[in-house]
Order: sequence, then C-alpha cells, then structure tokens
Amino acid sequence: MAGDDASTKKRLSSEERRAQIILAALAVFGAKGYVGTTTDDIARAAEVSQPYVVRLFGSKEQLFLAALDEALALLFAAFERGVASGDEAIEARMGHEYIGLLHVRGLHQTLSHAFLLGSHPVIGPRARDGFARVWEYLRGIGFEPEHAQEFLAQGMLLNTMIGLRLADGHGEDPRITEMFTACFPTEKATVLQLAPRVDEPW
Amino acid sequence: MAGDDASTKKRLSSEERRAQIILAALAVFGAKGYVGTTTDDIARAAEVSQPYVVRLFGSKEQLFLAALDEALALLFAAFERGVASGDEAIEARMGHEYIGLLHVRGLHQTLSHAFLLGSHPVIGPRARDGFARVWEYLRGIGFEPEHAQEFLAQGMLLNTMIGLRLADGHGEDPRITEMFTACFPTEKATVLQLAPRVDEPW
DNA sequence: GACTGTAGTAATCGACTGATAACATGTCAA
DNA sequence: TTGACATGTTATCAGTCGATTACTACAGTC
Repeated sequence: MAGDDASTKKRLSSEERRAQIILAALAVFGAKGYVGTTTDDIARAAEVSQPYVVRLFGSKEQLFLAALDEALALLFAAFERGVASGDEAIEARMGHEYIGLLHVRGLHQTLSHAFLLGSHPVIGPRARDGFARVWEYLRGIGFEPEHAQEFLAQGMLLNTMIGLRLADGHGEDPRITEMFTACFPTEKATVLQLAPRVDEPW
Repeated sequence: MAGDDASTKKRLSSEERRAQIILAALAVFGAKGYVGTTTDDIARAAEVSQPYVVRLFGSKEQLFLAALDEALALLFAAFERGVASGDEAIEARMGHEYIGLLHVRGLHQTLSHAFLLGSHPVIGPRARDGFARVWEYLRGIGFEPEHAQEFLAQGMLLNTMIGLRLADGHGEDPRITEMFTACFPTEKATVLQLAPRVDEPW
C-alpha cells in the first residue's frame, strides 16, 4: 500500500521510458488519430513532460512510426500464439488472438489510422509494408488467398466497429445489438467487455 | 474553347456553391482526415476563399457533417441501383455499385475517417448512426445477418486498401499484386483504374 | 438607374502546437 | 566525494489554423 502510486516520480532508463511512452502513444493516437493527437497529450498520458517525448523520439512523426512498429510486433506475436495453440480451426484461433489484442489500448485504432495515411510521404510507405507483411504472414502459414482475404476483411470490420465506439450502442440501439450478435456469435461478451468506450479520455 | 476555364469567376447560388464545396471537402477530408484538413485546403480545392467556406457551413465541424451526409446519401443511392439492377446475385450487384463510388473522389476514405471518430462528441454519434443505417438497410432488403456482416467486412477491406493507397504497390510488390487478385477476382482492373494514388494532391 | 439583398473577398486575430534551448537533478564508477 | 553522463523539466518561440470583422461587387426589381 505504498511506494508505487502516481505521485512517486521514479527515474527510468530511456529504454523503459520509451516503451512506456509508446504504450501511451498507442492509446492516444488510437483515440484521436495522428494529426489530432498532440505530443503533449501523449506526454500527459505517460506522465512526462512534452519536450522529453519529442527529444526521446526526435519528432512526432518518428514517435508514430515507433507506435506503428510496436502495434505490428504485438500483432505478429498474437498471430504466432494463434498458430501455436491447439483445438479449434486456425482461423478461429487467430481471430481470438486478434480480439485479445483489445487488451492493448488503442492498438486496433492506431493500425486503422495508419492504414488511412496512405498519402503521407513517410508513414504511408511504412503502413503499406506493414499491411503487405500481414498478407505475407497469412499466406506463409498456409492460408489460401481467399481465406487470407476473408480473415483480413473480418479484421477490418472489427477495427471499424471499435473505432466507431459501436459498443456504446449495444443494448440501446437494436440495430447495433443485432450487429454484435451477428459479428461475434461466440466472442460477443469478450468484445463488449474489452472494447474502448466513448467516455474514455483515450 | 472559351468561357468556362478556371480564370472565369462565375457567381453561383449558395446552394450550388455548397454542393461544389461538399464535393471538394470529400476529396480533401478523404485524403487528409478531419483534423488534418484545413478549411483553406477545401477552399482552394473549390476555388473560393477560406472565410467563405466557414461562413457557408458555420464551422469546419458542420462542413464535415455535411460531407458525411453527402457520402451516405450517395452510398444509399448506389445501393438502390444495386437492388434495382438485374442479372447477378444481389451481393455482386451491390459490390459493383460500391466500387463504382470510387468515381466520387474521397468518398470511401471520408467514411473511413468518420468511422474512426467514434470518440468525437458531435461526429461520433452521427457516424454511428450512419453505420447502423447501413446495417438496417442491408437487413431491410433481405440480407441475413451473416450476409450483411460479410458484405460490410468486404467493404471495410476495400476502404482500407483504398486509404492505404495500396494500388500504387500493384505490379511492384508481388504480395500486393496477389492481394488485389484475390480481393477483386473480377473487378481488379476497375479498382486499379479508379483508385486514388499517392501522388494525387488529394 | 438607383435600391437592396446576396455572393464573395481581404485583413486580421487569438489559440494551439511541435520543436528548441537552457537549465536542473539523479545515479554510478573510481 | 566527486565528476560526468544520462534523465528529465521550465521557458519560450515561430508557424499554423479556424473564425470574425469589415468591406466589395454583382444581379434582379420597381
């Protein structure tokens, strides 16, 4: 009951601090987008000063790239777990792992934002490569093109529902309730529990 | 060969001007996002002054809502055409119409951006309602929940590929080429021809 | 052919934001 | 202990942007 509360200012190694800031950046970039997020937003979320965020990563752009890399690394790690785990069909296992990534606040939405930045001279190429690597991975573990396409499509639909904060309409709007039931016949409770809500600051 | 070039400044009714600015807004908002777009960007695209854009719509936020409404209206009009037209399976007809909307520059991406603004106090609710209305429409014309979900998922995947400017990688990156072939077995040429490119200003 | 309402612009401003510079503080080896 | 480097902050600035104000000019009407 003492020692590690918010008021305790502890010095971290730059590596630890970078990792912490990247997680904060995923949450904020996910909620507000690349342009809509200020470096000060992220600094507050990570409980450091704004100039320190800029200095650790060089620029807001570089920070976003670091957050994108982290999101993709976590995504591939989840896929690996899906491949390794047992029982069900592989599509179902991978789907479960993808939903489980909702534990990482803002991950799906940061990916979505990156995927909408195709025109950006720096972020665009990186985002395209990340997406192509996902395709490559799915094909590599044996997905036929049609299955890879179907898996990606379902993933993009989940991303959209998360980014829209649709979970807030579940139980209020019958159309949305029906949608959740149709989209997540077995995982609905999990998604509703893990999905970010509109009233969250990020 | 005379009279209607760019240098000819013609006076329009406010209704006509609004319609013109909304089309410009779809293109620019689609390419740069809500926050990333300035009212001056849209004003230049529509060849009017920046203050006039603000005055006609009240605020940038209201302008985005108008652009979102227009995108949804065009979407439902396309769906109506898909329902009415002949021959193929209804899913295929609707899909063709959705791809045909690529003629409206920025439409798919503006929708995608709106769908990522779920946390926005004003835009979020409108975007959720728009999405729910799409679901409602699909169900209303006879789509079973599973088919509606599949149709939406494929649409979100198309949106993602467009927003990523993936078409630029076709022919260069074999992974991307394969993806297009898998995702658009019959419509690939159309999509590649109509898809916006990275080098477009918007 | 002046009157009047609508279309449209130029000038400007306050708030915000990413980045830089200068400074402060903690930690660890010798 | 002390130096020296890495961690971290305060102060500040130059550029940008949405919005407001004040002004101009065109078109139809009586």
